Amino acid sequence: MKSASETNRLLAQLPRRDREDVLEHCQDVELMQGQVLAQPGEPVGHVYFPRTSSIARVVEAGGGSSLGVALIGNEGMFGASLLLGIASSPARAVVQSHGSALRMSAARFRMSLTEGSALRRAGHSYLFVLFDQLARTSGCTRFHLLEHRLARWLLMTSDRAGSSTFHMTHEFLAHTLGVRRVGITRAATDLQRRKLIHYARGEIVILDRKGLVKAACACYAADLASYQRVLG
Amino acid sequence: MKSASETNRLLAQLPRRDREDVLEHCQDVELMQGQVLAQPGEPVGHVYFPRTSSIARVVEAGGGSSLGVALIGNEGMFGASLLLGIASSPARAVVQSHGSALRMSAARFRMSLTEGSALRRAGHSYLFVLFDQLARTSGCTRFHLLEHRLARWLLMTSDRAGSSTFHMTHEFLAHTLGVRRVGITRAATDLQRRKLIHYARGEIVILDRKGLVKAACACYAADLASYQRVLG
DNA sequence: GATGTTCTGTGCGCTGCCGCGCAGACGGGC
DNA sequence: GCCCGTCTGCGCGGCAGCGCACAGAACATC
Repeated sequence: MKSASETNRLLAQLPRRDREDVLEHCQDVELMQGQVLAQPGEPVGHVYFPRTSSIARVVEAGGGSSLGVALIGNEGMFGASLLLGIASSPARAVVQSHGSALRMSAARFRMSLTEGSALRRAGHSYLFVLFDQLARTSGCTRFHLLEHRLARWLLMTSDRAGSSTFHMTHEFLAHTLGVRRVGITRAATDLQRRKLIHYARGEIVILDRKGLVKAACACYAADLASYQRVLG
Repeated sequence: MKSASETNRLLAQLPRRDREDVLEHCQDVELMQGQVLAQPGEPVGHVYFPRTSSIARVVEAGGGSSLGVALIGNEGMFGASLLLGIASSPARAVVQSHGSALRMSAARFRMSLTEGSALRRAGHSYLFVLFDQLARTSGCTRFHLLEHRLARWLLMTSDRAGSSTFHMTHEFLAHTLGVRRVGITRAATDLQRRKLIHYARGEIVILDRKGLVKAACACYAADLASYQRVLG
């Protein structure tokens, strides 16, 4: 039995029988940061239930610009669109922070989605949460200051990694927040100056979690509330 | 029998029996621009299948800012989140352009979603398309010039209204594109100068559809392709 | 035709972020 | 110990869109 912090919470919610049925067909894999799990339009070969890793959905907008629109960790799964009967991924899926995940073939996953199954119900609920997060992130990206968005994203990553320390360079963050690397440097420097975080060569440490929550936009809290309401 | 341009295409795709079963429980209603069909968090009382109207999903981001993240017209439906078993709306739903729609109670809609029903399959596919549109719009809002975004939105509205003429003030557009009214004035003036559109006191006419498509970002074409791939 | 409302258009200073170029700091490999 | 690749930091001009204030134009009402 894995410790609580290393469990996928979506699976943990399932009744024992359903959960064991899923686990039986999963392999434990290690995901590396930057690894691309799916490309837009291509068929999804596997679904993933992250444990300590996290996966970002990233859209491209031409001219080398990209933007992370959702972050998937131990609270959810990648490949939920299979629940809608569609095998292709709507966006690119990039491993955001390395760690472990449970992997299952798409075909096997579909077989587990029998009518009325707990997995299907949970998956549907999670899809709703994702939907909500996507919409919120749209507004967040449009209106909120980079520093607030950065704080939000760091908190989200930390929550999903189950740790206040993780590895992530400015360059990498810039791609998922849709800004220049220097923009991240600026914002991160400020957060560091205020003793909310510490980082050096990609190692990020959250020093003052509460302070960071205050520095983040309300979207962070809204995400948590949305998850809690539907899946808590 | 209504003319093709006044039919909801999602319903039109259903096998005859399924479609008639749905139509039997629908009322024909007229939606007025600006009308709010759902508030975030509140339970959804009815689902809508637009015919000549369109409905925008709008998120608020504090400080009076708002942003339209998806547009629903005769190609889809409002209330699709009921397919995920959740009765509440993730965002605000505002009638974007007036026109007719078919309305059905949420309770009745749920009853029609029997296992394996064509309505459910179509709904799931449409949810996927919406998902895709949401993600794309995020990137579009972040990176593309207002003028391109405006062109895209006008085309989307025109397609859903089934007409090259519709009513929409700068102020209203500003709210859904997440910019100042004056920003729309500027962009619209330019499109008009290039003889792509004409407008006066809220009456918008698309003069050169092909030219407007060129003036829009690739997101417009991508939306069409996405719909075609899944539901065409 | 006088009045109030709605809609559209213009000017001006401001700011958050961009693009680019460059430089310093750290660390691993040989 | 040295080199080279990675990561972080800074300066400068530029630009899209913002906030504000104001003005003209069309329409509705009476």
